[in-house]
Order: sequence, then C-alpha cells, then structure tokens
Amino acid sequence: MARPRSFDPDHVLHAAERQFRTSGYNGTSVDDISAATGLGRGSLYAAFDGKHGVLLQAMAGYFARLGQGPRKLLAGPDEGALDRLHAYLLRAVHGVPLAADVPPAPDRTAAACFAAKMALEIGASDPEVKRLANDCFSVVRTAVAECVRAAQRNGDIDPDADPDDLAYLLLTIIRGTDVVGAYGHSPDRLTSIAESAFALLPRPRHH
Amino acid sequence: MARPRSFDPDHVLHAAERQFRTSGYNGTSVDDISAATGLGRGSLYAAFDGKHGVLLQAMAGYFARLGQGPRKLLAGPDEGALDRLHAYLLRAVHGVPLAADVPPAPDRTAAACFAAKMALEIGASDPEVKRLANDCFSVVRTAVAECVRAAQRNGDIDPDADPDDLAYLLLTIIRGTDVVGAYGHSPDRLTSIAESAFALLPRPRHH
DNA sequence: ACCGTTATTGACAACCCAGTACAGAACCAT
DNA sequence: ATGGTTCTGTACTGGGTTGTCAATAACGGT
Repeated sequence: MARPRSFDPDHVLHAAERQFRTSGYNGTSVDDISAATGLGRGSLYAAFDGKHGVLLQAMAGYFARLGQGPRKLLAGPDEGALDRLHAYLLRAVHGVPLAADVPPAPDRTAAACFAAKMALEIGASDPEVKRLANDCFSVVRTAVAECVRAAQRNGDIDPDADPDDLAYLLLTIIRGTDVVGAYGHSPDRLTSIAESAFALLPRPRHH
Repeated sequence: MARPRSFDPDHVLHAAERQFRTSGYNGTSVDDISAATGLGRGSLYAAFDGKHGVLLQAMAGYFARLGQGPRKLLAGPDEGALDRLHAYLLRAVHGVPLAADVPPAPDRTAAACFAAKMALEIGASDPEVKRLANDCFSVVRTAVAECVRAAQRNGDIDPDADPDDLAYLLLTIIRGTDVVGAYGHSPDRLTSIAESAFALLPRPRHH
C-alpha cells in the first residue's frame, strides 16, 4: 500500500562496512556512505538512523556472519575435530568474508576483523560498539574452546591443557594476524604463522 | 639570541600520543591536542607542522622507545635467553610504557601498540604511518628472533624450529593481546595468555 | 638598555560535516 | 484512475574543523 524500498539493506550494509573498514568510522562522512551505497542522505537516515545507526547495523550483520563461520566449521564429531581446528585457523587468518558467496577480501587491509577495528577506534567512547566487539570475540572463543574439547576427547590434544586457555590464545593469534597481516605481510606469511601456531598445539604424549 | 621555547617537546609529544591513543587520529581535533599539551594552535603548527606532523613525530618517538625495550630486555648471553624471552613476553602483553620512568599505562585500552592502532585507523591512506608501523613490527620481530636463536644455541628451544617463524608468531600474539586486551579482559587473562604461549614453545626433546 | 630573532597567543576565514526539513516520486489497494 | 503511504533526493542550517595571520611577549648578544 506504500512505496517499497528500492534497495537491498544487506547490500547497503556491506558497502557501508567496506567503507568503514577502509576509512575508519571517523574517517568516513555520511556523503562517503551515500556515494558508496548509492542511497541519498534522507534514505540513510530513514532506514538506518544515520551514520551511527549504519555502523551498528553493519556490525550486527558482521556478527551474524562471523558466528556462522566458526560454528559451521568447528562443530561436529570428536573425530576430526583437530582437522577442523586446523582448517578454521588457516581460514580465519585470511579474514572474514563479506558474504557467503563473496571471496574473503579484495586486499588484506580491509579484511581485518571489522568489529575489532571499530572497537579499537571508537570503542573506548562507544559502549555499544565495545559490546558488539566483545560478542564477536566470545562467539569465536567459545566455538574454538568447544572444538578443543572435542579434540581432547578424541585424544588429539593433551587432556591436561586448559581448553579455555588455548581458545584465548588462538583467538589472540587470529586477532594478531589481523594487525600484522593488515600491512606489508603476504598471505603466505599469515598461513605460515597459522601453521606454526597449529604445530605448537600440545599433543598428548603417547606412551 | 632569540626567545627559547617554553615547553619540552617530548612532554608535548607524550601528551599528544595519549590523546591519539584514546580518541584515535580522526577523533582528536587540533583543539584537543592544544588542550592536552597546553600549547596554542600557532605553536603546534610552528613546532610540529600541525596535526599530522604531531602524529608523525609522536610515532617516531614511540618507535625509539619501542626499539629500546626489546633490545635491552632480549639482548644478552645465550644462557638465560629463554628467561629473557619469558620476561619480555609477560611485559609486552601489558603495553609499551610512555616513558622509561612512567608506568606502562593507566588503562589497558590506551596501552595497545600506538603504531598498530594508528596504522589500523589511517595506515591504508597514509603511507608514512604505514611505514612507521612496519618499522615498529620489524624491530620487535628481529629482536625476538635473535633471542630465540640464542635460546636455541643454549639448548632451550628445539633447534629444528625456524626462529623467524617463531618470532612472527610471538609478534602476532603480542599484537593480538593488544586487541583482545583492549576491551573487557583483565590483566590476569593477558598474563595467562602469555604464559600459555610461552609454555607451548617447542622445547628440545631430551634423550 | 636596546634590538633582532624567535616563540606565543588569539582571532579569523574558508571549509567540511551531521542531521533535518521539505518537495517530489513510486507504489499498491481500492 | 485515484489517494494514501512510504521512499528518495536535495537544499539548508548550525556547529565544528583546519590552517593561517598579525600582534605581542620573551630572550640574548651587543
């Protein structure tokens, strides 16, 4: 009974996310978002409540995508848990894809965890952003910890190791590759870091 | 023969660095820097060439401080290299101090690697910042790698491990703690992560 | 005590930005 | 076809930002 919106909200949020990723929050103006998405000022305010609203909704979408990745890749039977962990680690250091059907990132600079980047920039003065970033960390951390436990049950990881400690460490490494990898390091180097980390996981001492 | 400047450049750059750390580059105005340092606009432009100049010089100072830390803590005889690595790791995850006589940081949020934070925010469009950040990474990485080699010579680390790979991994972990630790995680948690990482270092298999 | 040189201060002008308001367009149900 | 409702684009405004300029103050050599 009324005029339908002529854009796809997800597409708009993806474009905005890309913009925020490359220019930062304070570095992108509403006009930048407008240009990147094709929407006019008015539509942006009506649909997303302005710049800050766009950011929050873009981060929420990112969170949803982020949650699916680890859960799908890491969940499963105890058997093969270590392999899943390996595969996830290699994948994670190369960034979270914008969408399921989109390759992870054009350049690694823009692939760094969106939530972490926004949190580092404005999280100190923006509790909502801070909370969203923490949620992103938590979902990865719990999924990894669960997978570590599965691998322990299967005898692939030293049962004496604390799965939560390991999960924290792995999360730290993944976030670290965002920073290290964002500038001047090749994907090969990131892969190498991930492999090194995986190789150091505590294996059970067999007999 | 002319009026001397009435401020200490280092003190000004430290204050500016603190401001940049808490508010980000685009989040701090020249007036903010002016208020934080006590200098007027004109003096800032005359002495540091404006906001961007202040950032570059503050980062250069940070780089100098950063370089001293690892080198002093990590360099030394082969004997005890592993202990030095351990001590450095524990120290690094709690941030780089503003000055030699100043405690590392009031809150961990502002302690995250200054260079990494600036590089993540504006490095994509600021080659000079990007280069400075890479320099910061390099100095830590090479110092760590050298210490790993020393520990290997002393038989404390598996001689088959690639010291450069390990150094990259450790650098990644340190940078990761900046991100993870910046929001919502206690210093104890960071210490725990550092200890976990240290415990996983590949020891030589003794007979 | 004076004067050249340099720092400091405060104000100013041009510009950019976020958010709002209003006018027009598109759609659908009737 | 028409009308009500919602979307879309643009123009406007108040506030904040940057970089500069001229006037003033402070110092040291002479």
